[in-house]
Order: sequence, then structure tokens, then C-alpha cells
Amino acid sequence: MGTLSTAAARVVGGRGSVNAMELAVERLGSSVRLGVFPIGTQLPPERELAGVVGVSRATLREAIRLLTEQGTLESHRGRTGGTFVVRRPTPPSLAQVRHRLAEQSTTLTEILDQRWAVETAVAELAARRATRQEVVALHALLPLMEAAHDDTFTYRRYDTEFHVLLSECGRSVRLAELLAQSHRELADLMSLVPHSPDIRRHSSEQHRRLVRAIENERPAQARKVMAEHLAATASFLVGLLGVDDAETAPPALLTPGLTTVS
Amino acid sequence: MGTLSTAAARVVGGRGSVNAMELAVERLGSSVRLGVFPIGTQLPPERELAGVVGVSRATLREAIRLLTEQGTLESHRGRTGGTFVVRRPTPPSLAQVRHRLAEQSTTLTEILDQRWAVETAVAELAARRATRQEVVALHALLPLMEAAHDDTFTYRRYDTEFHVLLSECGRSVRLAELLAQSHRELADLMSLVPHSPDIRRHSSEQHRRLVRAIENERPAQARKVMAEHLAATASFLVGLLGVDDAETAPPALLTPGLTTVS
DNA sequence: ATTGAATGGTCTGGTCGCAGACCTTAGACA
DNA sequence: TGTCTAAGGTCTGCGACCAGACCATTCAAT
Repeated sequence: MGTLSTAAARVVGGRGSVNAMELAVERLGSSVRLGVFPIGTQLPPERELAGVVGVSRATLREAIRLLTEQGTLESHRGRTGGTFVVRRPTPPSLAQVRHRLAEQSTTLTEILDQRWAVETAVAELAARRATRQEVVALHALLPLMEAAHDDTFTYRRYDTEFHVLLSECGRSVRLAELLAQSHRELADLMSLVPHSPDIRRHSSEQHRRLVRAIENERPAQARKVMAEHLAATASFLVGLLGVDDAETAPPALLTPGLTTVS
Repeated sequence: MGTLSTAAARVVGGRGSVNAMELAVERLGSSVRLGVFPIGTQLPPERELAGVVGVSRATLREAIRLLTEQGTLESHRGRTGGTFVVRRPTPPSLAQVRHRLAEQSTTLTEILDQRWAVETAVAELAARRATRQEVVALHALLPLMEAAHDDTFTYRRYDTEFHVLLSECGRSVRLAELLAQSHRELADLMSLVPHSPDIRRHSSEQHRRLVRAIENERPAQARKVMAEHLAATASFLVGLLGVDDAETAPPALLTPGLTTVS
């Protein structure tokens, strides 16, 4: 018979998974870049870390080896040994980022659309489901962020932490994972965006409003604030990279019919 | 050092992928159940199908073998040979569905939350981005669905097609894939829900309103209608399965701090 | 009848990743 | 000073999956 319709291919289809090795490098690398593991800190023991990252120890070690060659990590043996963060990897150039996107056959709008869908949903859910304890945790983060308005890296680190914490409030493992994925993917890009303290002040104000909406249990408001918050970042990034797609994408010429066509 | 904070683990973490074989069985099986391949039709040639499903031909064949033993598929050799759909697999019992959910360590609310996040976003994007041509395609589906109010299976098939088509209008590959995933996951469950023609009439009315919102380019309206549409289904399913989680889930006792804790 | 082509069926070799046992190092601690 | 222990470092074997070549079957077309 012939080929599948668009809709059919979507239901049947799926793309193969990527290298476990590259995945581990990516996960570890962006964790360091995002400040999950600040400079000088020790990573969890390999046996444990492998479990968290979701690969075997052998594969994890391969990833660590690569990052060590790159100068990011360093391992020591012995009783007080371990793997340590030596320095943050130098952020890739704009061209490199573009290349990476093309390589993974994805686009900036793909990433931003997914992020928008997930984060606004998470905000709404958080407003419905957050416990008092969690609101307190979110609140506690606000002054820290505001104290870091002059420090790009620290600010970004708290920002990620804020959003991840928020996602936990949403009580959806899947959405939380998708959110973390977005932040990993945007890690490099964000470091390329020029951020003034002014912009960060504005961003912090939105965080504050977000927390307020959540503690007052106003889901619609939370979504709205989050959407604005994301729009700000998104327009920066689009301005930087340009909308490389949207034109590139074919007009989609849909083949109606779930069934096979001749 | 110690263990990772919740937030840190979320950023670093990830779960290993599943069997390619089971994945293929799952994909093919739900495609048949969802009517992508109606009874009597021929599947695409193995070499092609393997590419679509995203596994090697060997693995695909293994999946086909399993579905053949099950009586769902049948293969013939020769010039006019191929693999054919013999019958739909009998839908699993409630207990089996429950077991499957537990096995994959997921819950009904996880699935529904993700679906809600994705589908409402897709509806909004579709209202912003759909072409006239696509609106026509959506429109064309409405009378077909309405003609099938008395036929559970056919109705469900068009319903899935409608939602998938809608997701294509959103111009986001990722969201479209996530949406298809939701429909696959819900395929079994939906067949367990008692559907009266009345309910389907109501559902069709919502579809109509959705199309109207999209062709009038009213994103907020589209989102609203979609949310209602999903809520109806969701409450049925929750009523059927019960909210097995929400209580099960621990109070999440968040460890604040992205950094490692002792 | 013969041939060609489209399909499923089989086999081989190779790579990747995993599990788990084991070795080595070096410092804490008694 | 010796021993214990928590880490990294090594090795082996196995299973899953894949890519691709090749075989076997059937029937349409000539």
C-alpha cells in the first residue's frame, strides 16, 4: 500500500531515542551550567549519580571522562575522593547553538512553544495545589533572587530553582520533567542574552506576582503572569536567534484521513 | 556527599527509555485500537513501517509476531502479500488497566494533567496559526463524527483524528507528539467508559464550537472550550478508576536548594 | 509459461549499554 | 601504626537493537 497520512503517522510514529552517552553529557553539563552543582562542589558518587541521571555507571563514567577532558570536572580517588566541578564550561557561541538546534532537528519556536505550554499549565496547577509549606519555600527564594540582580549567573541559578520548585507544586511528575527539559535546552541560549539588572528587577517583580497569585489560589491570574513572564524571555531569544523556522516549516499540506491512503 | 535536593534531581535526572519492542507493540496496538488501521486493512510494508515507528525492522517484526500470536494481525507473503489487521484486540479489563498504570509507575491524574496542559495549549496555538485550508479539513470532519454518534468505535476514531489534526494546526511537533502520546495512553481507558449517544452529541457540539473559535481566531475561547471538553472526559475517567493517587503521592516535602545537601 | 517485482522471512556481524564483580587508592579513625 | 572504608578505576559477559545483505514466496504483467 501507500504511505501514511499525517495524522496516522503521528499516532503510529515516534523518534528513536538518543545516545545514552550524549544524554548524560547533556544532563551533567547543563546542570553545571545552571548552577545545580556550583564550582568547587562534589558530585554525588558515581554509583548514585548514575541512578539519578538514568544511565549505567559505565556510561556515566564515559560522560564524566569527556567533561574532565574539557576541563569542567576533575576526579580524585581515595577515601575523600570524588568528582568535583572545576569550572563552568564556556558557553557556546551563537553559531554553535544554531548548529546544535539544527543537528537535533528542532527549532527555537519548538522549544519555546513547549515551554509556554508546560509552564503556564504548571503555574495554573500550582495555584490550585500548592501547600502552605511550598508557598513558604517559594517565598524564601524571592529575596535571594533580588539580592542577585547584579550577578547574572547566580540570578539564573535561582531563577531555574524557582521554576523547578514551582513545577513541583503542580504535582505532575511529567510536567515537571518537561519543564526541566526546557530549562536544560535553554541553558546555553540564556547565557547569550544580554541581561541588565533592570530586566532582572522586572523579572523578579513577576516572580513576586506569581507567588502572590499562587498563595491566593488564583489559577487564572497565575497563568496570566507566567505567560507574560515567558513572553519577555521569549522575545529576547527570538530577537537574538531570529525566527529561523515558521517560514522554513512547510504549509503542512494535511492529508485528511487517519487511514492509509494509496 | 549526600543526596540531591528535589529540584536538583529534577534538573539532572531522567528516566531510562523503555524496551524498543514493547514500544513498538504499544504503538501498533493502540493504532489498531484507535482505528488508524481499520479491520481488514493492510499495514505499510515492514521496511517502511519500521521507519515510521522508529525501530529496526527486526524489532518491528518481533512486535508483529506478538500481535499475530494474539490474533490481531496476519501476514501473507508474495507479490500481494503484507500484514493485515484481522481484528481489534479485546480491550483489557479495568484491573488490567490499573495494573498497567502501576507497572509504568504512572497514574491517571498524571496522564490527564499532561493531556490538559498539551491540548489546551494546542487549541490556543491552533486558533492563532491554523490556515484556512486546515480549518476546512477540521470542518470536514464534523459531519462524519456526527454521523457516527451511534457507533462507539467509529466515533472514537474520528475523535482522535480530530484532535491530532488540531495539533498539526498548532505547528508544534513536540506538542503534537505529546498529544498523540496521551491519546495512545487513554486508548484502552476510553473503551471502558460507557458512552451514550447523548454524550457524543454533547462532545460533537464542543468540537463545533472549537472549530468556530479557531476559524474566528479566538485563542482564549478555543482554550476555554477545549478545557471544558477535556473536563467532561476526565471526570468520566476519574469516576471510573477513582483518584488512585493524590492521596498516594507523598506531601512532597520539598528540600529547598538546588545545591547538594549533606 | 516466463519473468519481474513486491512483499514477508532469515541470517550475520556489529555496536551500545547494562549489570555486577572486582581492584586500587588514600585518608579517617581507632 | 594499622585497619577500615568510601570513593574512583577496571574488567567481563550478556542482551537488546540495529543495519544490511540475502532468501523464499506469490502473483501480476507480459
